[in-house]
Amino acid sequence: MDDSVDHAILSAISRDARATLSQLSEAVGLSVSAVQSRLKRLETRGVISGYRAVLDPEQVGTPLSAFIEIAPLDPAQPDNAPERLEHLDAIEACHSIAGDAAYMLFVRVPSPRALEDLVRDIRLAANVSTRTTVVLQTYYENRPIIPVGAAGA
Amino acid sequence: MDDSVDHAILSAISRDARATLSQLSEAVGLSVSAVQSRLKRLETRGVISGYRAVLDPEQVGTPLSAFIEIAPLDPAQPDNAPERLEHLDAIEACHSIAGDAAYMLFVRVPSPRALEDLVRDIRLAANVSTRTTVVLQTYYENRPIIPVGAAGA
DNA sequence: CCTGAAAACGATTAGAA
DNA sequence: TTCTAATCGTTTTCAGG
Repeated sequence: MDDSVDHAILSAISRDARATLSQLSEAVGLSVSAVQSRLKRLETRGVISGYRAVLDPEQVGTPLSAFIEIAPLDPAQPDNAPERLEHLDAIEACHSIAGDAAYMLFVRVPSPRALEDLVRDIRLAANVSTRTTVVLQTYYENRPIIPVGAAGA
Repeated sequence: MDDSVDHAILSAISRDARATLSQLSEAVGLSVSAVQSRLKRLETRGVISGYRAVLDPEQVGTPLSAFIEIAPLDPAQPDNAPERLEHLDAIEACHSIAGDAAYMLFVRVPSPRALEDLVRDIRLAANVSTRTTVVLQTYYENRPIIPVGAAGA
């Protein structure tokens, strides 16, 4: 169902999502149509959930990033923080975590001032306390994934 | 030099990196060639640093993710942890941070056992202590960026 | 599930405003 | 920087193994 060829396709398209089918077909040694149907299948099954351009945060106006851990102020209230925060575009990721806090957010903002405002918005929107860790420098992120053992349906 | 059209292109291609030039041209209301030269310029300037397929971690064999904060055991030693960890494919991101620790890593692994091994590898490779926060659930990540004010050259 | 070929479509280039 | 138009390459579809 799903073998080293799919693995090779995933690896190639992880590195360059705009690769043409003919480029992929060269890379994996199969005909263009074979690659096309495999790619379509990977998309349908949700193995590939989308394609993103990676933008330079500096040039795009959000040079400052931070991790924000949040914990509910009132443990009795319904814990739907992810929903309540979804409208805040500055939040790039939201994970629930094991540890002191309940959630870990990753955010990008234009300035320290914008971070201050964002933290306030988060507190108000989700009724939580926050613990912010500012990122000083990003050495790498979004590294192309080298799938381990792509599983079938 | 760089206006709302570039902004629209970035927004569109952030959501679907495989969009064709004609799709983009429809989206922004410019001819295909105009979009093409703008896109090329955005790539050349590094505003767009690459294109990635987003894969489903579950289906790709790395269902477990975690944040790992690391701090040097010997503050006197040269602090080149990012280099010393770069070969570990499980590490998806590496940031230096302000706070208790020196660096924040984000990692993806197949299993708790693999996480155990990875943490050991990190300690050995970088001579650091670690503090691991396991991710229980990911509500969202890799959200398409809505650039704030794409800056020119 | 694969290949290969024809037709449709998209990308690229050149020339002009 | 933009457009149009011709050329070239890619994607899609389908017949066949």
